[in-house]
This record gives sequence, structure tokens and C-alpha cells, in this order.
Amino acid sequence: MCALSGEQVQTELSKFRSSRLTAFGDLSPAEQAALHGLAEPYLPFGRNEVIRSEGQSPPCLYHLLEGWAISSIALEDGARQYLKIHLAGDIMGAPSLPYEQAVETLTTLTHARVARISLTAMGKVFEDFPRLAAFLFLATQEERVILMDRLTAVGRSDAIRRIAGLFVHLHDRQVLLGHDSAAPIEMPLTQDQIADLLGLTPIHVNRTLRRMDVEGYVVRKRGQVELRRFDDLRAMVGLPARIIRRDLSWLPPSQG
Amino acid sequence: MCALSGEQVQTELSKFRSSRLTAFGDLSPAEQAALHGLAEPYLPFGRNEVIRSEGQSPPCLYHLLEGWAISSIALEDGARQYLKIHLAGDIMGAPSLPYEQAVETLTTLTHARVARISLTAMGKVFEDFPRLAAFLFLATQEERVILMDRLTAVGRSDAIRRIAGLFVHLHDRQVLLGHDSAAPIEMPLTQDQIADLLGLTPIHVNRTLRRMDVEGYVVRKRGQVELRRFDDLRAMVGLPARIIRRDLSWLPPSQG
DNA sequence: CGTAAGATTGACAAGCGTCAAATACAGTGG
DNA sequence: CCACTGTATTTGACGCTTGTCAATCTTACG
Repeated sequence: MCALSGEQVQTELSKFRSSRLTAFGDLSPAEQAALHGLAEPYLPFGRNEVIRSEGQSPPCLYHLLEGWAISSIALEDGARQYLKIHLAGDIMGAPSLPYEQAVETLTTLTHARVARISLTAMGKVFEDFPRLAAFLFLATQEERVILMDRLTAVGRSDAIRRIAGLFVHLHDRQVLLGHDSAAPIEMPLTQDQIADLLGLTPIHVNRTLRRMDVEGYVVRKRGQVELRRFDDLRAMVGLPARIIRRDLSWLPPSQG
Repeated sequence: MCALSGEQVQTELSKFRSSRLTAFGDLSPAEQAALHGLAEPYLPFGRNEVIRSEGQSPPCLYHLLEGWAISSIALEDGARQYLKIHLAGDIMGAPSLPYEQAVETLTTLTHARVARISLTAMGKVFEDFPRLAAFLFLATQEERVILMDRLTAVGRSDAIRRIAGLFVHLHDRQVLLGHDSAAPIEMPLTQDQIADLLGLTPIHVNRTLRRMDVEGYVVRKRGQVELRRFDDLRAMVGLPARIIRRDLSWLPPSQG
């Protein structure tokens, strides 16, 4: 069940990047060990390869160890909506867990390493590590807010603001992963893909990117974008920066 | 902390509608008791009253016992995006839990009864009722998928399909709450509100609704909508019906 | 050096937004 | 019972953002 569509399986046990969860609090050694226990041997993928398609049954979980990936939903008329950009450390496929069939297609954007996550191991986390389970719960709420902000952007702002929002979002996430805040952000998406992410057409994305370039908001380079006037870009988005809460004293205590 | 903005507090202990969670599996008596223990005395609200505003700190959880409510995010330019319609039984405010300040504003659409949910009681659920915690985790993933489908609709379909999607979605949820599948659906939203929900203008919503009426898709009544040609409406949306998975054997066993 | 993917540009059309005003409707008070 | 009033719906005219179609250009890479 849940076979990966790659060819060969690597056996190196990967280091579980837990940056997304440690944002809420430090993990005990036992909790870290539990997280490590989730990951199975990883599979290597090339660029633009499908990790798993929507409709696959039963759905399962994946851990992105290295590289970029993206999740999408296809409409029957052939249109495609990109939902989330996955960076190294992300858990992928969780939205499909409650359903008979996978909801989203997972595709690599770059070369990537992906490990399947055992569902029973995930069940064990809820049983033995309540605080870790609560962290997973909170991380899912965070994902929900990211989607809410995206929906707000797509529903209520024009092309330039949506693109600004995308760049600011990617900037913030890459800084969290340790990138220099002033450095250009990595941007391996094509204009076609940006269009499917923001509910636009590639032609209009092109027009708008060019305008942002001319007006000095961004400098486009090969595979990356330099953000000038960053404060102007963030202000343009029209949404507040989301600040993670430090006081989570209502959570259960750490185990081990 | 987390005071409700209503005036008087009622003390009747409400029955916790757990329809959203029992979709995943039956709850043991102890689990049901734990759920009941979450709810505090409830507050009555009138129509179009704010339950809590975005920015409130610290954010907390609410249980909608009766009536309709809706969550929204405001952009700085005054635009507003409605995110989710809440029906009786829904837990509201969860997306804000990881953050310093509440992300979404909660407003009633009809007369409503709302109970605050204690955060420490919620923490206890993770500690003592892992299976229930996993149900909450899955329910959150479900909410995520609902948002993903909405984003797909707003990003990649025209006005009539978005409205069809809204009607089909409300139909399905009301059937889950025990309504007759063939009966007209309850629809207390104004056209302005439908516009803010779907990323349109009220004028265009009006034009499109009228067209749907003329073409025999819907019959509009006072506060409700009768869906004719339901299969055509569902097909128009272009997304598959999402079927909840029965086999959740990977979850921890029931307590008590 | 050839080829394909991606980016760019132009012309045109359409869906949707904006502005403004009229109409229907429910609830209220006299 | 009937004006009164605010809210919601409806309609029209017009324009802009964005989409569509088609072609060209650039770049990466074998």
C-alpha cells in the first residue's frame, strides 16, 4: 500500500527536520526520537515528477527531506490549482488522511528526497506523545491560516498584490529555514506555475512581473528573485504578519 | 481572558453535538464526557453580532451550539473575505490557536448560542483521550480540504460554478445534520455576503443568481434555496465528492 | 548547433467590477 | 391598516482588469 512511484529505495535514515514543530516549543529527546521513527527509507525524485496522484487510495503521508515540491488539485475541465509549496522538512499529504482517496497531487519542483511516513507510527504519536500530537494539531491550524490568507488574496486582491504576497510568504519561510533575510529568495517556479498558484494566467503573471521589475519592487534572476522595497511589498499585501504564540501553557507537558 | 462580547451568561449545560467527529468513529462514554467537559456556560447572540474580532489576544475557542456564524479576514484596504460558514456543532476559532492574535473575526448570521471552550480542557483531551485528539486532528485536515476546494473554485472557476459549489457544499452539510436531501436548503446569507465568500461583487452575484434561476438550476425563496437539477449543479463544480474513510485502524484505540 | 521549454509581446475579447439609481421587502410605529 | 424606514435586491451603462489566441524571442541544455 502507498507505494512511491520512484524506482529505487535508499536506506539511509534521514535526519528529521523539525523546524516547523520546534516553533511551538523545544522537543524532548523522546519526542525527537518519536519524530525520527516516523520516517521510512527515502526515495530520490527528479524534477517535475509525480510523487502521488489525487485519487490514490488509500492516501498516505510523506516527508520531504530535501528539495521543493508542490501540491495541487485538478478540476474536471483540465484547470489546475496549486495549493501549497513544500520546502525541506514539510510533511506532505496530511489533508487527504480523512478521505478514501487522496485529495491532492504531489509533484516535485526540483530534485528531491521523499520518505514515506508510517500511519501506525503516526497513530502511536497520538498515544504516547500528547504534546507532540498537540504540536502537529497546531501546525495543521497554521496550514489552515496560510490557506485562509491565500484565499483572501485570490478572492480580494489584484495580480500584483497576489504576487507580492507569494514573494513575502516565501521570503519568511526561507528565513525560518536559516536563509539570509537580505539575500535573494529561491524561486524555482515557472510563470505558468505561479499563475496556477495564484489563480491567474501565465500571460498576466508575465505582464505583472515585468511591471514589478520596472517599478523597482523586484529584480528577477535565474531561479531566484531579489526583493527590493520589501516593506512596500509587505504593505501591499494588506494582511498582518502572523506571529506564533509563545505561551502554550495549556498544552500537555512534555514526555521523557 | 477571552471574554465573550455578549451581555448575559446562561448556565444551562449544552448538549455537545459531535456529528463532525462521529463521522470518523463512535465515541466511548468517557470520550463523550470529555467533549462535554469542553463547553462552558453559553452566551446568546443576536443576528449580525461580532463574537470576537481578529486581533484579539489571546485567541480562544468557541463552540457554536445553535444558529449560524461565519468567520472572515479583513484586508487593510477594507475588503473582506469570508472564510467559513459555521453551523450548529462547529468548533470555531481553532485556526488562531497557534498565534499571538486572533486571525479571523467571528460573526453571527442568525440568532445563536455560543459557548467558550476552555484551552486547558482541550489540552487535557490530548493527554487523556488520544483517539479523540486524533479525531480533532482529522477534522482539522478536513477543514483544510474544504479550504483547498474553495481556493480551487475561486482561483479557477467562474461565478456560476463558484455559486453552484457553495450550494452543493451547504446541501451536503445540512444533509449530514439530518435535513431532507430533497428539501430546499437553508440560506440566510445576503448576496453581499455570498460575494465576500466567493470573491465576487454583489452585483455580479445578483446577475448570476438570476441567470441560475432563469435556467432552472435553482428556485430562490425567502431565506432558502431549492436546488433543481442537483446533479447538473454538482457536475458544474468540477470537483469530486469527498468521501470520509471508514478504515482508521491506524488511530490509537478508544479510552474507556 | 539544434531543440525544446520558458519568457515576452501584441491585438482583441470577455467576464467582472464600478458607479448610480430604482425597486421590492420586512419590520416599525402611528 | 398604512405610511415610514432601512435593508436587500434588481437593473443599466460603462470601463478596466484579466483572459484568449497567436507569434516571436530567449535561454538552457544535449
